[in-house]
Amino acid sequence: MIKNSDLEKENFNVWLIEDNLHFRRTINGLINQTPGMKCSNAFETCEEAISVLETEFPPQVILLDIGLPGMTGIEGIEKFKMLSPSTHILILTIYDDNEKVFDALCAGASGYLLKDSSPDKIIGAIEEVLSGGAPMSMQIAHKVLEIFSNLKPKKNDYGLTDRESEILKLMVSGLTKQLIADQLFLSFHTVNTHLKNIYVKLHVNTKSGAITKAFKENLI
Amino acid sequence: MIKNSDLEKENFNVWLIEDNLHFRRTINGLINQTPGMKCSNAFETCEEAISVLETEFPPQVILLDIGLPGMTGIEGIEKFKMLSPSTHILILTIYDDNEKVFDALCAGASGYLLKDSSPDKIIGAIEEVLSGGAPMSMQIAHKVLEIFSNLKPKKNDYGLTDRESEILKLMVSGLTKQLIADQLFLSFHTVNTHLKNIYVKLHVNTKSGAITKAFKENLI
DNA sequence: ATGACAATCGCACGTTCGTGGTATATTAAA
DNA sequence: TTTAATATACCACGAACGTGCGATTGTCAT
Repeated sequence: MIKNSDLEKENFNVWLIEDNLHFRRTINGLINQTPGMKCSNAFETCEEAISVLETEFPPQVILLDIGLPGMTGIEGIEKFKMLSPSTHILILTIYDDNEKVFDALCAGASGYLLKDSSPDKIIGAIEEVLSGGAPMSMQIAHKVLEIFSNLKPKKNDYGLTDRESEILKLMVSGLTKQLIADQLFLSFHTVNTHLKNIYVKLHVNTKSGAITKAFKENLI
Repeated sequence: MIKNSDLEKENFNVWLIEDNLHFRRTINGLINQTPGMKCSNAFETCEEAISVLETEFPPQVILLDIGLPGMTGIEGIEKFKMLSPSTHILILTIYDDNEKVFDALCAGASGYLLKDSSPDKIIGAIEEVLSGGAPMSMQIAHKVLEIFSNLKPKKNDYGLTDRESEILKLMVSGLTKQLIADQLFLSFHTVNTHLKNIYVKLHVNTKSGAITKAFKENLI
């Protein structure tokens, strides 16, 4: 292996995965024009990149599109992260919908840029990611916070009493009516009554339904 | 009300809540030196700001510290967002632990800066937030993505088959064994057998247990 | 071709659950 | 003081569940 020769030292290596030929060439050129950076590989699909990853050293950064033929970028992130956890993956795509953003970041992307970003921004983002940051386009950062604020849903209030909430928790934790009764030093019948009331308030009619609702609406 | 007089037009109004006198004066001066911005109020506590909010127009932006006497900044965010949903809240604090960041962003903050940010960064962040962005210090953005990638826990693999996962989903959605059978055009007995196998694989022995596990471990 | 696995189907028995009632004591609000 | 809400307790019956035993079929890799 004479891969990392003198010529390459201090050069950060970037791979590019992008199915659009024109865009691929543009970015490729952009990176190679930047001192200290090198785009050693540019692929059309994740599959190609993965096969090369078996024989070559992984790059510091992968610039990754999402809308790709075959394996999507999202799926790709997971593969790359498994094969080379230290490689930073920077999404560069046109998609700005919540789901794609959410999935990409959950999968382990280190940044998310939209394709309308200026060349400066793109190079700046690569540098930022290399120094431990998490570059995002303005709209994406905004979406991320939006996702966050929806994450903690305003506890839907079904008017459960304290006792009922307490029993719901124990129910979620997997206890039977009898065991809940034992735990709270109550009669089985009392727990039974509480459960009936909980079901009415949550509009369900099974333990399972109550548990599902408890999780979906953060009642736990 | 002659509040928004000619003098103020095109001036964005910023409030500052910060208990450290020195820092408060510094930031106050910084904002007022910036053309197009005005820091009309600087408070030591959220409580003071809230009381003033009852008589004055809310600002476009509130620069908010977290470590405050009395009501914490996190609690403050919720109050402010209730009283004036359109006001952007920009956290400016020394705290960079996951919990504070998570809570602040969940509560509806529009950005999160650390106090070691340069004056330029702070002013730039205010501008960014006003134009719909979500400014974050580099470390914070990184933490945010970190939180994201922990959000979707690596699907613990209990070796459920496709059929079993499918049935688990229906179970979570609240169906009884018989209804699951109907849905999938299977015999009741088949579903029963699948459930038995699911229970073994998930190490549970009730529907409720399976559902709880499905939620907690993201098997859905 | 043998074995491992997945998916399908069957029965029986005991346990737990869901639901229809009823009832009492305490507390807080009207 | 009456009313409403909460927490407590009891019973009975049918429905649903959990589990122990089977079984047949197809697929796929060794």
